[in-house]
Amino acid sequence: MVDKNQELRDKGLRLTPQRQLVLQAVRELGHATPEEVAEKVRSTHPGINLSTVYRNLETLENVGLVQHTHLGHGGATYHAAEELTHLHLVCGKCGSVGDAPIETAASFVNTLIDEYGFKTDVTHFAIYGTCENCTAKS
Amino acid sequence: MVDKNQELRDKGLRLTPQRQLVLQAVRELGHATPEEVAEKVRSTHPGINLSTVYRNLETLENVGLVQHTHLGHGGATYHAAEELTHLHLVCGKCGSVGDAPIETAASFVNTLIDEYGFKTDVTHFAIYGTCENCTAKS
DNA sequence: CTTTTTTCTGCAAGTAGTTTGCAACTCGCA
DNA sequence: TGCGAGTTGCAAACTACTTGCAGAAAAAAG
Ligand SMILES: [Mn+2]
Ligand SMILES: [Mn+2]
Ligand SMILES: [Zn+2]
Ligand SMILES: [Zn+2]
Repeated sequence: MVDKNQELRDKGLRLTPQRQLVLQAVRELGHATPEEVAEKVRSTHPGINLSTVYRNLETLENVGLVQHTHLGHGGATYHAAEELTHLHLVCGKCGSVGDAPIETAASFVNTLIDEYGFKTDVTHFAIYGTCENCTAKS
Repeated sequence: MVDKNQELRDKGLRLTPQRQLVLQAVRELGHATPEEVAEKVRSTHPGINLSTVYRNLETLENVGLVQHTHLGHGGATYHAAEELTHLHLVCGKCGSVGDAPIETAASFVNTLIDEYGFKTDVTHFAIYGTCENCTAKS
């Protein structure tokens, strides 16, 4: 546990219970909205304020421990940084979120670098479309 | 101008001045947020309400005359449907929005269909990353 | 035309998600 | 142990968008 404390301290952050809980919640939840993170944290520590969750998500993102992604029209969802190794395939019809390895986009990403000098982060926005199921139904 | 009227009537919509103005504004503006559309419309017709703009954008989208795209963390932006022929390359550092032809993504899109049965709409969300300029500066 | 039906508009209020100011607190360090 | 900067809770503010409703105005019917 000294190690785990170090992880945050090494980034120049104070080790508050709230901060540790937010980070832990993000790691356990996979994709989670700030609201969901708050709910998770509160299941064991009821007093924690939603604005504290927002502020910590931002802080943790600034030091690179978490990252946000946009899966839909609404708010962002948060991931532990280590975990961001897949694309999100969001179906506009049914709302399902599928995964695909980032390598799927590798040559597309390379083309954008070569032709536009543009370095894509394919995980930041979802890949939007229609899933197999919904295509079949229509 | 009878033609232009038909365009909306053919879709089963009433021809109100507000609706025509919203459509015209979207066509003239390229990417525009609902707020920007409202501003444009009001420059010639001050009384028009923001909720009327929202409702008309939705209606026009339902009949396929306009479409929305997510360029950033905030709200959606609207395009005339005919015009949606390019990807948006959004730079997270400077906020610039570059364009690239949709064909750039063609083989990526095909891979997703083949391997996941997922039909991508590459224009719905922006392609997020870092532009050439910002990469150079850092 | 005029009447009737139906859709649409403006307005005001409401909601969802997120941010901010501030006083009190507490973590890390001397 | 005590200090100061960083952090928290709380309330209020804010942004983007939606909704209910009553009156206005298109289009359809007569
Ligand atoms: Mn959308
Ligand atoms: Mn973002
Ligand atoms: Zn689906
Ligand atoms: Zn840039």
